[in-house]
Amino acid sequence: MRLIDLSLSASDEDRGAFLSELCESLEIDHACYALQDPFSGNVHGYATYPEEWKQLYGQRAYQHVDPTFTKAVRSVAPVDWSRFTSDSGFDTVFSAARDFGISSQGLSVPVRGPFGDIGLLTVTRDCGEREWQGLRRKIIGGLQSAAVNFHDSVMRSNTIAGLMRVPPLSSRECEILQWIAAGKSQQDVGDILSISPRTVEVHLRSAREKLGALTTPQAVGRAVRLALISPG
Amino acid sequence: MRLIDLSLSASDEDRGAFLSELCESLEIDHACYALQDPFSGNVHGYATYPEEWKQLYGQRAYQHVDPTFTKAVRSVAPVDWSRFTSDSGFDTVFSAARDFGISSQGLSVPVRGPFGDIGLLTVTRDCGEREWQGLRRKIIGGLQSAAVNFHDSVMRSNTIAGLMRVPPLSSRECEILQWIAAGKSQQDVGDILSISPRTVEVHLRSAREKLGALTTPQAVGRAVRLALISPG
DNA sequence: CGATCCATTGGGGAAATCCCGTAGGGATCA
DNA sequence: TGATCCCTACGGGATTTCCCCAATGGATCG
Repeated sequence: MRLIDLSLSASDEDRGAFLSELCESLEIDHACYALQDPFSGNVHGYATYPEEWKQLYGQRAYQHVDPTFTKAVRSVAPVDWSRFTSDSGFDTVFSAARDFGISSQGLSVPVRGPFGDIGLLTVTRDCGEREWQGLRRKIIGGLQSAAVNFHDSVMRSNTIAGLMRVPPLSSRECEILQWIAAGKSQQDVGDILSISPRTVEVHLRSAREKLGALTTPQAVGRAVRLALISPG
Repeated sequence: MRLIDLSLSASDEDRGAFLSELCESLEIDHACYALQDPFSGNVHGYATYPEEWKQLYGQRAYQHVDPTFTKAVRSVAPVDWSRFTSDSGFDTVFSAARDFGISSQGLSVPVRGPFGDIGLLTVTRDCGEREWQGLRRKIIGGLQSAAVNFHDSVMRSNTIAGLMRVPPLSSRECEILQWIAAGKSQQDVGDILSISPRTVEVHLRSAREKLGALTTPQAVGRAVRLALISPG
């Protein structure tokens, strides 16, 4: 069981190669990493799957029904796909996946970052159930480490940083947004900070603009998601 | 941000025992788990540290300066404490910790859940630097797994569930709150869902009440944090 | 030393939200 | 079969937010 240090190299090609090496060293068929960024909600990913399967997956928008994605992003611990055998979406996706030689036996490892970013490292292996149990136990620690390092590497990279850039709110804007998120009115915030409610409104407006929000509720939602503030 | 010793509650004795077993099986001196809940900001924890050290830590509110806590909760990957050698807070805390036989050589493993909950599993070991490097490499996978499972267990437990309970919004309330968080006005939402804007307002009101929010922005913030909705 | 950004305050008016009610139909459950 | 909750809808009025405008002092930066 070998682990490659990603902190040394961090380009996109290296990441694809890393997944391939992960498959070899951990004796698995396929590995896939998906990142759901909290700002756009888009999903970016790398996978060792056949190109045709990747395209089909995207065309049919399977990420909306695939429980190895939708359920796993809600989990804390790694999720074995055996949990999804009674899931209709699972059947839909993996009856199609079987045509591409992709097993319905796998594991999804979620990783969360401080900005609401969620990474998902999934691996599959076609083998007997008993063998799978043993393999899973053997590699789960390494998979956890690999998932965390991979996600960390992706989040530090420039390509993703551009997509998930956190708007630089001024300290005052942050402060006021924080109070608004705590359920205070603009008038209240003015009293709390000993400034005019007009000033509060101005800061709130510029915060909305910087966050690309049309309304204050939307701005609060985005700021919470981006970990700029925490709701009271 | 208060410190709460969870091991005092009788129902959680097995968790303290788990940490002790972790120490033995992974050949480490001490293990500590801390949970920062996103609502109160309070810190709940278990530790194998001497009782006197736990008390002193709480009395002096070290959780505000201790970089093994403050820095690690911002990290994705596990953090080796060697990174903190030039940190003033680190010196403050660990010059005091040394009196209790606690090494300044350790590792902090952060874990995040879908509700903004952050768990931190930290371990220490007093030994030579080379030996530490080897040990760390050997146990880091197991530590990751242990941290995730421990955090998952804590979050599922009743003691914490009471503190972080998720209010059951109706599907309609969720739907409307989702649109509001996407920057739509009540009028817009009424048009989108083909219902009266008055009805939208009613749902929004009951959503606020269920979330214990005084204003709509606060309700959106909380709903986002609770992963009931995702901001547009 | 200008340029730029930030924090601050203000007015006027349009728009939206919020709070106080009421009320019927449908689903679920003890 | 009542009880309870959800979804739907409406009104009036008070409150709040939002958007247009303009202005001053301070800090920072090239």
